[in-house]
Amino acid sequence: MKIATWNVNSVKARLGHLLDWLDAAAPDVVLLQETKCQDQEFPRLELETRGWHLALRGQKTYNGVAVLSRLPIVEQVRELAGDSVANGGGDGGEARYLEAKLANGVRVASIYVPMGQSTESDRFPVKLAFLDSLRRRAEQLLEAEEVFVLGGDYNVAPEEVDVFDVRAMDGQVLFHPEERRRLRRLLFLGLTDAFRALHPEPHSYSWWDYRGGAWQRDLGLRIDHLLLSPQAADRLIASGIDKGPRAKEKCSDHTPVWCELR
DNA sequence: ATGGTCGGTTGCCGA
Repeated sequence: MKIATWNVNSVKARLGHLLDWLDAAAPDVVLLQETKCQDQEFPRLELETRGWHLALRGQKTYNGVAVLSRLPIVEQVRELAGDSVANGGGDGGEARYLEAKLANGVRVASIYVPMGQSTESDRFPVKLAFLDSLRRRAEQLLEAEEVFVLGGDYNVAPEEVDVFDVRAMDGQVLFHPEERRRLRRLLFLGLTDAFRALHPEPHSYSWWDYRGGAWQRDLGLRIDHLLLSPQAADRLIASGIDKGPRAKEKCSDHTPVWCELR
């Protein structure tokens, strides 16, 4: 079972690239972030006619997460419990969290962690709180001893090897010690970073800024992650970052990260 | 040298 995460930066602007990549990579589950459209605007028909089951948690203009699955989706959790930003009551909060349980019992979540703007911004503590809420949800899920995958755009590069320039990124948002600490606390519950577990090599990125020729100069960060429960990690047989979509015209600034579970 | 480049029912804001 191949599970991927991809921040597409607008599903409508990226529909062609998405459909091409689904054909080429043949994943079983895709976790999308920054779909940037309300559920009624989502290109449902194009995907459903190709055999995808959908779970959607969109909003107008900003954020938006989705799960595409080859298997039917039997259960959804549309909010991150206890989080001030992702849980606005009903669908009033920011669309940043969506869990789906698949017909084979595998649970996945598509997660879009607040970027945080800058470490001095009011949005930075919101980011830290979201990561804390995520940890509490992971603690709950771990009790059930299920196969689950918490995938998405975490907007945090975990280690020095995950950034293009440690000195340039020192203390900056996406690599600040406080957010890295929050991500580490999540991992130390017993989750496995699917890419890093199988790829010790440094400087493998999942995001490159549109600006300043960052892609051409390979000035990237690894901020998109698939975190596996112990029961999922036991089944991990492959993982990777597919840089192909980032090289195209009119591309997202993120590229897909995937893993394969036996 | 706080620049630069995307997308959104846009004319700035968030990334």
